[in-house]
Amino acid sequence: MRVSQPLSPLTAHLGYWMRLVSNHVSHGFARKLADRDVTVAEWVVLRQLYDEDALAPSRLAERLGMTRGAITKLADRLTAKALLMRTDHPDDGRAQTLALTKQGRRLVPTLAVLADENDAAFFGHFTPDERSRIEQFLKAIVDRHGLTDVPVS
Amino acid sequence: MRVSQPLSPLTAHLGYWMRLVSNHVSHGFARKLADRDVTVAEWVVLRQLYDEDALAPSRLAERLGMTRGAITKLADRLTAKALLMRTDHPDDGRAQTLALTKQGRRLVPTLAVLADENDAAFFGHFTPDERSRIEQFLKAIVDRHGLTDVPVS
DNA sequence: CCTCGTTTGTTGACTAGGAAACTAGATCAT
DNA sequence: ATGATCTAGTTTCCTAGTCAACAAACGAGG
Repeated sequence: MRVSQPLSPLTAHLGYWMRLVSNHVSHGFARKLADRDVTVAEWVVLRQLYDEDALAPSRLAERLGMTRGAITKLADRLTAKALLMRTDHPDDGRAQTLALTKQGRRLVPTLAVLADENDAAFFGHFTPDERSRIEQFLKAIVDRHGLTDVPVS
Repeated sequence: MRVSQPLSPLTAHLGYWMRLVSNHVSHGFARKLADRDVTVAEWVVLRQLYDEDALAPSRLAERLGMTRGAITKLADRLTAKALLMRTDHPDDGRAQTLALTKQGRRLVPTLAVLADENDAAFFGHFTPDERSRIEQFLKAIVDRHGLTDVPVS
């Protein structure tokens, strides 16, 4: 005879609901980006370089919480699409610097529209007050745990 | 001369903060599970079968929003670890049914403790009132978009 | 100098999943 | 009965990451 004690259900955890919603927000965005042949990780890199203008791969890796190996491959893909350029550092023979191409720079604003739309689709029905409360909750966790990387997946 | 209009920052989106927090909650949990040689997806399957007792792979796939191919491989891994058993359906030659082994069943409660701890680590500092408000927000989105799958990644 | 340790980016082996083709078995319509 | 269609699970190929080993270049101490 087996008696299994009942456990608190998966749904008892806030993490469960967060992950559920977050996954759908991300996948929704990923689907929109896919029309433009861009992944979420690629979008984050593009958006980052739009502001930064030029950045070393290793800095980018820290920023996004990814390995340098992943950045190498990401950069490969983006240069293959002619959205990004590698330049060797003039003084340091090891280092490179990544920057958007003209096309890359031109693409970012249109993708930003998709990002705005996606966020609105999921959070737009909340009042501004509710939205800022949610943001407070989330930022409280971010602060408390010292989370700094830009989420990519 | 290039004039690039400033865009709303990544951080303007609630989706950004959700993904940041959610990723860390998941990865935190994944790290705890890794000590027991279990992945998050495996945990979800184990937990699901703990309640269900037996389930067809295809039902599981629907439940978790994964492909049947992924379930095949997941089940392979779990049977290799002797946590799960496949049984052929007596009447239907195509069908199987998945169930936990004794060891699998024994493992789930200890993993459930990890899940509880992880959730507490990230959300425990909120008051019960705040927590239920967060849950309301999240469930509102879930309802509005009809999200039903158990999030795995 | 020159050597030792460090940093930079790349590579190869591996993992977990998706998409779609595939096999085998069931069901259904004649 | 039997051919067509559908369903269940598997397999193959692909993608996008990690991890760890690596080569090249730098920098600091003797």
